[in-house]
Amino acid sequence: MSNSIQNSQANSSTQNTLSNLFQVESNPILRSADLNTCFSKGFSTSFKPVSPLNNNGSSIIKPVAVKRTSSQASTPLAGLQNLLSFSSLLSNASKKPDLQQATQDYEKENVSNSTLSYQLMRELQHQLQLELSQQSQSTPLSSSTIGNYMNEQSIASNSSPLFQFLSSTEQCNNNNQSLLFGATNQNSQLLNKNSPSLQAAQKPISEEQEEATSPCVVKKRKVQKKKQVSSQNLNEQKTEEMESECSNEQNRSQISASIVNLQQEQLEEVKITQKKSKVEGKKRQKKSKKSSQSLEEQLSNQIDFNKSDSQKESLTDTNQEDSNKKGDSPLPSQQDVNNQKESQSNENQSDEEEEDDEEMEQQSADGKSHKQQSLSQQQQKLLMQIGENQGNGSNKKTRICNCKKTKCLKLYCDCFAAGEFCGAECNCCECSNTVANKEARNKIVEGLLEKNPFAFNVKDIEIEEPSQLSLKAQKKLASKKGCNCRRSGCLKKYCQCYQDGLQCGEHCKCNGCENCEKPAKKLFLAEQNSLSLQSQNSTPPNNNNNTNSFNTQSLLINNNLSLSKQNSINFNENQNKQFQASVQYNNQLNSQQNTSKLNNKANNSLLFNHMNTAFNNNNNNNKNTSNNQLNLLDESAQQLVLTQLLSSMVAQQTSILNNPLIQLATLQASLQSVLMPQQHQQQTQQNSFESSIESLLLQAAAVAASNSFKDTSKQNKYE
DNA sequence: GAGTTTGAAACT
DNA sequence: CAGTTTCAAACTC
Repeated sequence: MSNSIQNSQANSSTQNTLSNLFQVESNPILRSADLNTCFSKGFSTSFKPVSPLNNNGSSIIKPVAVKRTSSQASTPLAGLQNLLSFSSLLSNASKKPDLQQATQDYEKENVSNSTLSYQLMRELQHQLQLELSQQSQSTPLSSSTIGNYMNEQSIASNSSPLFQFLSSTEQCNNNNQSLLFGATNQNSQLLNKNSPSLQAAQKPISEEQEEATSPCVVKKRKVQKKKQVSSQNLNEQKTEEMESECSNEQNRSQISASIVNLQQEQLEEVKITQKKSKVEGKKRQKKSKKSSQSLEEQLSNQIDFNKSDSQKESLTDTNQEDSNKKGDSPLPSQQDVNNQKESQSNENQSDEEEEDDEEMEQQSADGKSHKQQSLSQQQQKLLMQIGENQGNGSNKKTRICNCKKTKCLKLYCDCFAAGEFCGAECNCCECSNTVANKEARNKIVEGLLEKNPFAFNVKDIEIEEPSQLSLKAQKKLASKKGCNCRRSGCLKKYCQCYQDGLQCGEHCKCNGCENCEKPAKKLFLAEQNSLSLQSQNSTPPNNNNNTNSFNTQSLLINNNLSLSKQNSINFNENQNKQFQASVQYNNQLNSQQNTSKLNNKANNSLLFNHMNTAFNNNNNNNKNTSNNQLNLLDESAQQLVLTQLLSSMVAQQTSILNNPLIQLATLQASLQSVLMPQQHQQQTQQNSFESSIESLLLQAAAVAASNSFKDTSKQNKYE
């Protein structure tokens, strides 16, 4: 489809100006669910041009929901063609296009209601990729490579970093930053809220959700708050006994650490175990039956105990059990109870040992590898230990679920996921997570454990004070099961890492993560400061500086630029000059634009102006005023600007950090556009070697920069 | 308290 | 296995 679009008539005239002409008012990506709902309700999602907003000839397109009629264009391709025709309309207008008129004309053509689907949006993004890749004459990465990556990203993250970046770029020009500037998380939420298409899509859904008013839920919800309050009181009492539980945390961290190690070993063993999975499967079943039986006994005992006693009593017992089962010296007042339970746990241990012995015999008889034997033993022991923890957790019963549909037999249910039975405190409907339903429940548990042996594990180990854990333990816990947060910045309890009081780790795949010590924004500010200081003090750059990621980037680029431009100035000597030049230029632009209110972000806007100017120059082959503005910068100042460019990108879109291809492609395009707009045209065979060297150096610099930044940013999470 | 948002779990 | 849907908790108003 991208090919057909590429070859389309409209595209040929507008390809280079698409990004300049259009912005998307809000995060352009609609969830497919919303789209489906939209369509099912007889609406189409379209992108409607919204009339004019700036002097630069760019317009905003806005996602809207329109009533679908049979005569309207319904295919994505038709939608894009309509969009492109509008774009063409604008580009063919006079130097100062009357956007309002253009929009009206466009709407008269009845194309504003054309559908522009989610897929189409991706095509639009693809166009932007092509723009970029075509601007860079010596593209190190094939556009298809970038395109594939982009598509992958756009699907996964529901937004193309490049698209957002371009939008932000244009937005900076408009001095209208409130709309799109950094509209990744909070802003996009607000904008999405205001998106009519989303409203249209969401309303019908909410109307259909009437079950919340079912008497079962309503009654139980009323009771819920009271019980939550009481549990809070209980928690306060717990805090008095926290000291006695410190040992529990240590124990838990040990367990979780060993689980992590075990899991790593397991991953290595996957290939081997595939051959013997059948034999092992049978044994696991036997084992799991045994373990689940013993688990059941513990749990049911505890729950029965709970039900017979008041909450406060069960609470104190909980603590006693906790400290007891983990083999720590209990408080003197608890000794009696502990002794009894110690004997229980000892019995359990002896049972385990028996099981282990049996297992050993069976395995040796089957000729299994020794490592595998010990592994499954370990796993069983760990599962038992976890089971005990969960059992204790059930005693605490801090979890209160409100499940309506799952009968508390899926991992959606907090209680079930924690290996606990639901209690009287829960507000669930048709709960099957009960002692009475042991058998059915255990089958489900077994099934889940077979799919994922750690389905009930670390996630459900309560870390009372994770910050007290060693850094190593925190890392392991966080990396055990990384989060995939996209919108919450990992700063809300939606995020499992945050909920556990842990920093996000290397296993997390979150976007725009703020749950780490040096999130991108902070890092950027720090780097920006250090860069300014460097420039002002004319401090020679230190090539060996690996502690500061951004410095590393900048210096790499600067050094390579110096190398590539053989006649260029010594960067170190002229640093101060460069800085002053860039400041001068910034001031000029500031006065031209009367944008005093943007002082704080002036640097960024100006950098993006450079980017945009460069694009415009390349696209239009127009050596006009903007080109002259660019020439106000001497070469050295340009270098400084470019070094800052990368950091601006980092600050603008943290997602770009995770997207080195995008970073590289964009950077490369901008570098070439700004540095060599005329050189490229005059380039002969004689200097083609030079330029290829230059290009290679630039690539190397960008790759090294992005890699080093990536690595260091990961490291910084734990520093 | 109702409605919305979110991300994991479950499903296809 | 990737994409989509379902779900219940977390959150907002």
